[in-house]
Amino acid sequence: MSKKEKDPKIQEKITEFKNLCNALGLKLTHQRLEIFSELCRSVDHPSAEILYKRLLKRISTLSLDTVYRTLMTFKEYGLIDKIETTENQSRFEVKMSTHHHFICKNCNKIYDFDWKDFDESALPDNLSNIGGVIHKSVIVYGYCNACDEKKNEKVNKLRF
Amino acid sequence: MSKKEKDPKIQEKITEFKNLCNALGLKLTHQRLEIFSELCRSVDHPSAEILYKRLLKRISTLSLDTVYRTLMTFKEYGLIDKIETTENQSRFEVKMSTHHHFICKNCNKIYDFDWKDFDESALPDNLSNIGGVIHKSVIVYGYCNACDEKKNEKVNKLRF
DNA sequence: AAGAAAATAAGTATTATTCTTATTTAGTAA
DNA sequence: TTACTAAATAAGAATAATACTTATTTTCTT
Ligand SMILES: [Mn+2]
Ligand SMILES: [Mn+2]
Ligand SMILES: [Zn+2]
Ligand SMILES: [Zn+2]
Repeated sequence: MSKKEKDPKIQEKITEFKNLCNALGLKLTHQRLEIFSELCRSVDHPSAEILYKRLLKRISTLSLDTVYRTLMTFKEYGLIDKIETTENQSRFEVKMSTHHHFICKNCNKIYDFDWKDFDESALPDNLSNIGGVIHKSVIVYGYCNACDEKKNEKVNKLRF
Repeated sequence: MSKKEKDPKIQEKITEFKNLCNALGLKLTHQRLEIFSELCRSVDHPSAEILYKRLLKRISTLSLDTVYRTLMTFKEYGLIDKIETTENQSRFEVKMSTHHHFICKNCNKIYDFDWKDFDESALPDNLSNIGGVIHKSVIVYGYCNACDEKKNEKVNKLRF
C-alpha cells in the first residue's frame, strides 16, 4: 500500500496512473505503483539503478530487473519518457507537458525548463527533406548554479 | 597510410586533424588517423562498434578497445562529439559547425539539419535560475522519408 | 639509429541491461 | 470468499557495452 502523498499534483498523477493501468489492462501491482510514484516524486531524472536503490527502502524484495522491465513497460504505454543523454546509463521521467532540459557538464544533473517561444516556433523548411516531425525538444549544456557555488567555495578556501 | 580522400572538405578536416594532433602533443598513429577519417566520412553518427567493423577492412588487427579509447581521447580534446540519444550504445560525430538532429523513431537514423533562426534566438530568462548555458541544440523526432517510402511499398504490395 | 614516452592488442574485468524459469499475485467469475 | 488464469515478479544466469591491465609495438625526439 502506497503512503499518502503530500503533494496533490503527485496524488493526482498517481490516481490517473491507476485509471490508466485499468484502461490499458495493465495489472496494478505493488511494484508498478511504487516505481511510478517514486519516479513522480523524483525531480532528477533518475536511472533505473538510482530508482531501484530508493525503492529498496519501501520494497526490500524488489529486483533491479523488475525496475528495468517496468520502466520498459511504462515507456511502451507512453507513461514515461527515456531521456536523451550522452551517459551510458539511461535516465527516465514521467511524461509531462512539453519542457526542455538543462544538463550540467559538471554534475550531470538534468534540470527542467520551459520555453514557450520555442514550443510555438515553426521548424525550418529543410526538415521536410528528411522526414515528418512529431516531437521537438531542446537540450542546453552549461554549469549549474549549484556547481558554481561549490567551485567558489573552494576558491575561497584557497584564498583565506 | 590513409587513402587519398576524394572529398576536399574531408581532406581538409584530416589535414587540420594532423596539425591539431601535433599541436596537442597527441601521437599521430595509424589507428587514430583511420578512426578520425572514417568518422569524418560517416554521415550516420556511428557507434564505436559500427566504426570498428568498418575499420577492420582497413586495419585488420584493430581492437575494439582502441576504438573506444581513441574516441574518448578525441572527445577529451574536443575533436569529436558524443551524441545525445535514448539508445544504450553511444554514437559519435566529428565536431562540426552548429547543427541539430532529426532522429527517426523507426530506424534510429540520425540526420543533421541547420536552423539558423534557432541558433540566433535568445534563451528564456528562467534559465538563469538554473545555471549558465554554454551550448544549445535541438533534437526532433519523427519518421524519416526513407522509412515512409518503405512503409508505402509494403502497403502497395498488399493492395495489388 | 637509439631511447623514452605513449599507444596498441589481447585478454580480462566491470557495468548496464536483458533473458529464463519457478513462484507469486492481480483480476475475474463462480 | 474461493478458485482459476493470465500476467508479473525475484533470482540468478546471460548478454551487451564499455573499461582496465599488461606485454609489445610505435611514434617522436635526439
Ligand atoms: Mn524533464
Ligand atoms: Mn550531427
Ligand atoms: Zn552541476
Ligand atoms: Zn527512418
